Amino acid sequence: MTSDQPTPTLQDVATAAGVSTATVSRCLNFPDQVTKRTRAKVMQAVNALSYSPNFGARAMASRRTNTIGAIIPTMENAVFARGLQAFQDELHSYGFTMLVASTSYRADIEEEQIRALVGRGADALLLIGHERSPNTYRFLETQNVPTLITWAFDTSLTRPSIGFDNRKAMRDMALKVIELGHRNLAFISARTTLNDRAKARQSGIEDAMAISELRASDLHMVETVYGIEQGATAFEQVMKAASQTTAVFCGNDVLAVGALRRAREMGVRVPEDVSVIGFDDIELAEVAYPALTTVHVPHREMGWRAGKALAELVTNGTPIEAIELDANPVFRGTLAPAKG
Amino acid sequence: MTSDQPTPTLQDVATAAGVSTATVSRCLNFPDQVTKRTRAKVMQAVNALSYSPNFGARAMASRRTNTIGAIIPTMENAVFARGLQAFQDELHSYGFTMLVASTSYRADIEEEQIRALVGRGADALLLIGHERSPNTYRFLETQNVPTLITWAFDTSLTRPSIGFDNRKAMRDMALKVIELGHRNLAFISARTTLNDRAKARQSGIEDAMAISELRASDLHMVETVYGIEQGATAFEQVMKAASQTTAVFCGNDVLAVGALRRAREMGVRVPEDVSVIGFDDIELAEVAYPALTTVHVPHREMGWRAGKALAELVTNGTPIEAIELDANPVFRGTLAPAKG
DNA sequence: AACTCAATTGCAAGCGCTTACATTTTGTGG
DNA sequence: CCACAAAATGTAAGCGCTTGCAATTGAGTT
Repeated sequence: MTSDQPTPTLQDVATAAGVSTATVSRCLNFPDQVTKRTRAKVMQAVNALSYSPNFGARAMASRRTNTIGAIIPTMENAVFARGLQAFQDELHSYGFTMLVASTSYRADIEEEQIRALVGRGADALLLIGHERSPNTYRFLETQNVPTLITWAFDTSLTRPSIGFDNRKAMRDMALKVIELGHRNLAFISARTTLNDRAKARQSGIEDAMAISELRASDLHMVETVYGIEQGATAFEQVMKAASQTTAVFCGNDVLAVGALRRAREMGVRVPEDVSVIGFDDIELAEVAYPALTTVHVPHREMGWRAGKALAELVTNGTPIEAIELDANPVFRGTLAPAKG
Repeated sequence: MTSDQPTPTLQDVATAAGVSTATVSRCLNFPDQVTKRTRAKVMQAVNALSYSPNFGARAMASRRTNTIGAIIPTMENAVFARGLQAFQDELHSYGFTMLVASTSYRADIEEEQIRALVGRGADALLLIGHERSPNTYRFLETQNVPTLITWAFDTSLTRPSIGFDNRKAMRDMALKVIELGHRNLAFISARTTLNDRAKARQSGIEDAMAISELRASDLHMVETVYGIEQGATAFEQVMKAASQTTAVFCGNDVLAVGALRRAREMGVRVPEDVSVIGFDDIELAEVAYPALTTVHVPHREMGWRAGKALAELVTNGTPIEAIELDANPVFRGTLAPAKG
């Protein structure tokens, strides 16, 4: 499989074209610093050899990688996909390459991935959410890799973010739900350890309850890991442990879709008996039946703005400006006034 | 933002620990070639400096990157996500890192991404489907980067694949559909240019028609780009242009879900009036209403087997063994006997 | 034809790391 | 306590590329 002809190097091209390596390098990187004639010769050699520059060497010599890393919790569901695609497209238009890594929502893996991407020379990093170990932040500091946080927005922290206020968004949604007469609320949450978004969403519901003179402590919480099946199980738990519940909030659409499914299986009618509310507004939400009431997240805008900010930071040193975007409730079929 | 203390190098660690760079290198790569005492000293220096090795330099010096690239058409939908996650997990267990890039189903971008990943030193590549320009294959050849094809299976080609036979899978599905009395069939296909999967799926339906003594040329084809909305539009076109259609095959679940939605909007009942069939069996399929009849693809197994094969090829030189997996019809709510 | 001066090109020094090979240290048995 | 092999460490030569600086080239002038 592995033949022995070594892959061609700059040197090979130079020899083939009868010029120095410097000229080839310039021809590739700054074409107009080179005569038309030389350029032709060099390009011909490049093609003849199918030469492709060695990225590591280039990065090392030039101390620039034109690479920006993105570390997301998961690739499994489309949650981050749309935003990431927009991020990548924007970066691409600036001539940057995106490197993605996923962490399965685990802090240790995240740290490992951060190191991996930094070691690979990422000029900057895109991270999801603010909360992580001080150690990780210290590392980023000493390596002095600029980072941008997304999927959250919090100016009280030093690190810039381009995202939305999870707490406020969920509060707004919860207020609407309470307005519809719901008093017995439950919340199926994703794991909250080192996940500020999950915590913020919970706080949002509690805020709304407090405002509406309900006792925040009455919120029936179930914490579970990510997944449709887990959402289903959690829903069943909720209905068993707190059968008077009329509105089930879910930390994200995936859990909500699971809840929906189990409701159907259990003969619980949505939204007649119980309302179900998601968060994220991914494709799943629209396709589910009944279509899911959820909090719409501006995936694409978040993605491209983040891409733009990072690209400009790296190329021109333009400091990142924190941007708060809106995340608004979208009302679809799974929400109805409380019965009775 | 960018402070001026340069990031620490191997040399810095060596100095701090009072040893040579060679020792630090060995300590990091082959810990047991080094005294416990030295190791302690070095590790302490490493931590104190938050040192992280420069990947490019390492790759260049050792001619190994421990990186395997995967190039997929899109990250937007979960189509490739699950398989990719499994691929990544498997690679990770072998100590490899995965690099992903997406092409938006465009051949030119694919070629660009292949070059990018190869330039980054990917030890091997995972590609989707067999069909691509000879030029691309030539490049892979001269760079001598081993590649594995997935999401397809075809032993008639030289390049090894671990996947399933799209044509056969779709044929089996179509036979069942025809068996249920459907005679007027339509196919909403993804773009077929440089997409052997799409073509194979079409051929599969045609095979089934031929077997069942229908005229393959009667299959009403609509070709469109990827997306729920596009699926919806295509469905409408089909119903207008060939209103007697009773079964609409879709090239993938995303299109099918779009078709489903438009059917509802148009007042066409699924499956009473028209049956809808997808392909891929991604989460969307299960969540859709009615749940989608589709061809189940063994995402996870394909992913981990590919990961294993590539990892073993790179580490031990074990040649890749082509593996054909099964992709079977899954019958859910959107398929019913033809009416009348 | 001699002379500027700017545009091209070549030279060579690294970038941060690994790894043969050489050297030193350590541990062992006599 | 010494000789000697084995283990640990150090030395230094690159890996393939970029880039500051010097040398060369070739117009354009006088």
